[in-house]
Amino acid sequence: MIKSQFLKPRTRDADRSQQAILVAAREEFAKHGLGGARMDRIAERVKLNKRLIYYYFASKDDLFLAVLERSYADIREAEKQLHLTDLLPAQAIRRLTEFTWNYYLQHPEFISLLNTANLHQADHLLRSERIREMNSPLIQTLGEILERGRLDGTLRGGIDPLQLYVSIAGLAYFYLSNNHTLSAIFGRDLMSHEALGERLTHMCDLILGYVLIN
Amino acid sequence: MIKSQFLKPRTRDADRSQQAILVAAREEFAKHGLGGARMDRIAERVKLNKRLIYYYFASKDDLFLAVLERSYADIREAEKQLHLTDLLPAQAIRRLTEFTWNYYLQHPEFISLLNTANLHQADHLLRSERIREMNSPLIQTLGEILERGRLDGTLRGGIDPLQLYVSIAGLAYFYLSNNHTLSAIFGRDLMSHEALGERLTHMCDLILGYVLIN
Amino acid sequence: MIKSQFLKPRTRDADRSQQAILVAAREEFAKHGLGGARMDRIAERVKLNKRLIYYYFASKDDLFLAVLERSYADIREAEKQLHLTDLLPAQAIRRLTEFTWNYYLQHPEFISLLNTANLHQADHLLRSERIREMNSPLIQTLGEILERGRLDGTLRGGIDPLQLYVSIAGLAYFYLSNNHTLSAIFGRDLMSHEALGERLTHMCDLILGYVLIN
Amino acid sequence: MIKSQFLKPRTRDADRSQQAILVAAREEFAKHGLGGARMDRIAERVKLNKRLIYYYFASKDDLFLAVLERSYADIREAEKQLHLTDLLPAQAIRRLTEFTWNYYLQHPEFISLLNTANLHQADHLLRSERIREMNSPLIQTLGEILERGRLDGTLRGGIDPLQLYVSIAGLAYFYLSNNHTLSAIFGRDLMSHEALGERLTHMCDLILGYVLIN
DNA sequence: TATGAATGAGCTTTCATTCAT
DNA sequence: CATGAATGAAAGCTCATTCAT
Repeated sequence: MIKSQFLKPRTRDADRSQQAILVAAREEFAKHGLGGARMDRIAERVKLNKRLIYYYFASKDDLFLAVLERSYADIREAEKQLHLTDLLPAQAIRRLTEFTWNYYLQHPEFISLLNTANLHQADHLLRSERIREMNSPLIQTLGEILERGRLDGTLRGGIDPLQLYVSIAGLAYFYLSNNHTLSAIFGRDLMSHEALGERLTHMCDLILGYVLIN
Repeated sequence: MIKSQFLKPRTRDADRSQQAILVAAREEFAKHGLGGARMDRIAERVKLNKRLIYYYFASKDDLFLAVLERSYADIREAEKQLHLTDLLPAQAIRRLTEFTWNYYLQHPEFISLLNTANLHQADHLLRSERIREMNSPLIQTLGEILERGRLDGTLRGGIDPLQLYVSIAGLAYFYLSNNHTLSAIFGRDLMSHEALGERLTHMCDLILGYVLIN
Repeated sequence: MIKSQFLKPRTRDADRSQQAILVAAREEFAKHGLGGARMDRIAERVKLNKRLIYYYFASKDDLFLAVLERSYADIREAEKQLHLTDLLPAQAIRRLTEFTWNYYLQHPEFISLLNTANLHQADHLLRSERIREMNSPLIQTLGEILERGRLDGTLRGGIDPLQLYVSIAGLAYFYLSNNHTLSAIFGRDLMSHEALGERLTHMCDLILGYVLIN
Repeated sequence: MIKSQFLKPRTRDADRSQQAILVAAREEFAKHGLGGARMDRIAERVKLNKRLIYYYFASKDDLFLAVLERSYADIREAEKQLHLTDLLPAQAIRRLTEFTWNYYLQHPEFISLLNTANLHQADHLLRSERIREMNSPLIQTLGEILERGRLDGTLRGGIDPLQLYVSIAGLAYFYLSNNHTLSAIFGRDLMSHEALGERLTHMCDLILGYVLIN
C-alpha cells in the first residue's frame, strides 16, 4: 500500500502540511540518520502536531521511505532537464559528470540519505516500486549515448553504462561524503572553492580519458 | 602472569574482555548504525555484563570511537603489508587498486562504519588524535610512487596523490556501499562473482588508463 | 468545558494530572530525600504513566523544584490567613509562634523538604524566582508589628524581624525535625500530646519573654 | 554486631586506612546525603580500593552509621572540654550557647549529617547503642547547672534541661542549616562576619533573658 | 592488606506510537 | 484537519556489591 504517491493529497492545506513534513523529515533524517532521527523533532520543526505525521505517513519507516522516494524523484527530475540526447556523446558524458558533481555538492542531504538507506540495506527500497521505476531511464539514456559515440567513432566501445554511471557517481560521492573525515585526517580543506574545482577537473580527466578514443 | 589459554578461564582477563567487546561492538554498529546500535545486544553478544562495557569504554559514543580507531588501524596495517615501494610504479598503482577493492569487499563492516562516521560528520574523528596520525603515510607513499613513475617515464606527471587515492577508494566504495540500492533499482545482481570481476576490471581500466602514459 | 467530576473520567485532564503528580512527588521526596526518591514509585502512586511525569516536569530535579515551590506557596498562603495586622502586637507574635509550631507539626513533609533543599545548598532555590518573591512579605509584616509594639510601649525596641522569625522557626523546626534522634537518645517520647504541649509553652515563654517589656 | 567500635582496629596501616575512609565518607555523606552519596567517590577520595571499604564497614548504611557515631563522639568530646560544672550557672549557660553556635558554625558537615539522619528517621540511631550512651551526660550536667542556679537564686526554677538544650541547638541549627535558603530569599548575606556576630548576640539575649531572674 | 574485574538489579530518561476530542 | 494527553517498551547508564587473586 506504499506504492501509491508519497503524499495523501486532499485539500491545499493538507498538501502544504504534508510537504512541510517531508521537508522537515528530510533534514532530520539527513542530520541524524534513521535511528537517530526523532519524530518529536520533526514535529517541532514543522510546528505541527506529531499525531498528524502519523496520520499522513503511518510510521517512521514509512516516512523515511517517502522522504527517500521524494529525493530520488527530485534528482531524476533534474537529470531529465539535462537533455543529454541533444548533445554530442562526449559532451553528454562531460555534462553528466559535471551535473552529478554539482548536484551532490548542492544537496548534501541527498548523500546523507543515501548513506542511511545503504546502512539499512535497501530494506526500504525493496518495499517501494516507485524508486525502481525512476532509475532505469538514465542508464538507458547513457547506453544510447555510448552507442552513438561508438558509432561516430568518438567513444570506445564495450563500455557498460551501469559501470560508468556508478563510477561517475562514486568519484563525486566518496569525496563529498567523506570530506570531514578526509579533511580531518589530511589536514587539507577539501571544501574550499579551489579544492572543489580541482576535484571536478580530476573527475572529468578520469572519466573522459576513459571513454574518449585517444 | 602466564596467560595460557588452557590454564586461564575465560574471565578475569581485562584485555581479552576489551577486545571481545570491541569485536561485538563493531558488528553491532556496522549492522545498525550509531543510533540503531544497542548496548544490550553488544553485551549479549560478548556474553559479558553490560556494566563492564561502561567500565572500559565509558559511553556509547566512546565505544564507537574505539571501534572506529581499531578499524582504521586494521586497514592501515594491511596497507603496510603491500610493500608498494618494492614494485614498479604502474604495478604499485594496480596493486593498491586491487587491494582497496578486495579489502572493502571482504570487510563490509568497514564500509558501514565509515558511512556512520560520515553521517555524524567526523565528530568522532575530531576527538581522536590516533586516527589522524594513522593516515598520512599512505598518501606519502603514493606520492613517491607517482614521482618515481614520472621520472622513469611510465606515469604522467601532475597527479595529486590524494585525488588519486580518493578516486580509487570512491570507485570501490560506492559500488559496494550502494550495492543493495543499485541491485534493487537495476534488477541486476551486482554481487555475483562475475559482476564483481567486471567491476574490478573496470576500475583498473579507469585508473591505469588515467595514470599511464599513452 | 464543564469539568464536572461526574461526567469527566479521571484521565485526560492535564491540570488534575499535574496536581496529582505534585502531591505524590511531595510524599516521595519527603520520605526519601532527593537521591532516595524514585520516579517509579511516584508514577505508581499517581497511577499515571511515568513518561507523563517527564512530559510535564522534564526531570527529577525540576519536579523537586516544583514541589518545593508549591510547598512554599502553601505555607505563605496559610500565613496570610493569620491577619496578624489585625491583632495587638504581643498577640500577633504569640499567634505567629503558635501558627509556626502547628504548621510544622501538621506538615512534617514540609520540614523534610526543607531539609532536603538545604542539603542541596539552595541549588534549586537559586533557579526559582517564584520562591524568592514569596517570602519577603512576612518579614515586612513582622517588622511592622514590632514597630507598632515599640510605639505603644508593649514591646522592646531594636529587634530584627528576620532574627526573630528565624528563632521562632528554629525553635519549632529543630524539635520536630530531630524528634526521632532526640527521642532515641534521651529515651523520652517527644511526640506525646503532653510533650508537644510543653514544647509550645516553652517556645512562647522564650519568645514572648524576649519581646515583651518587663 | 555494629555496637562494637566504629573501627576494626588491627595494625597501624589498617587503622590509618579506616580513619581515612571515615573522613572521606563524612565529606561525601555531608555533601550528597545518604541516597546521593557514591561509594565510588568515597573510594576515589581516599585513593583506596572500593573493596576495602566493604571489608572494613560492610555496607553503605553501616558506613554512614560509623560516620554518624564518630561525629557524635566528636561533639560530645568537645562539650566535655567545656568544664561547665566549674562555672557559675549563668556563665555556664552562656558558654554552652556560644559553644553550640561555634561548633555548628565550624562543622557544617555535622549539620548536614544530622539532616540526613533525621530524614531517614533515626533508623540508624536505633541500631546503635553507642550514640544513646553518648548523650545523656550533657542533659544531666545541664540539669545540675539549672538546679544550682535555682538554689543560688540566679536562675528561674522549673526549666526542663532538655527543652533548654533543644532550644539552644535549634536557634543555632536552623539559622545555619537554612542559611542558603534564607540568604536567597531575603537577599541578605547571613554568613558575613557581622551577621554571624549579630546572630550569636540575639541567641544569648533570648536564652539568658529566659533563664535569668529579672 | 589490598586490588582490578565483574555483576544483577534498577535508575532516570527516551521514543515511537495511540487515545480522546 | 488538527491536537494535547497518555502509554508500554526499552534505551543508556548507574550503583552497591561481590569475585578471584
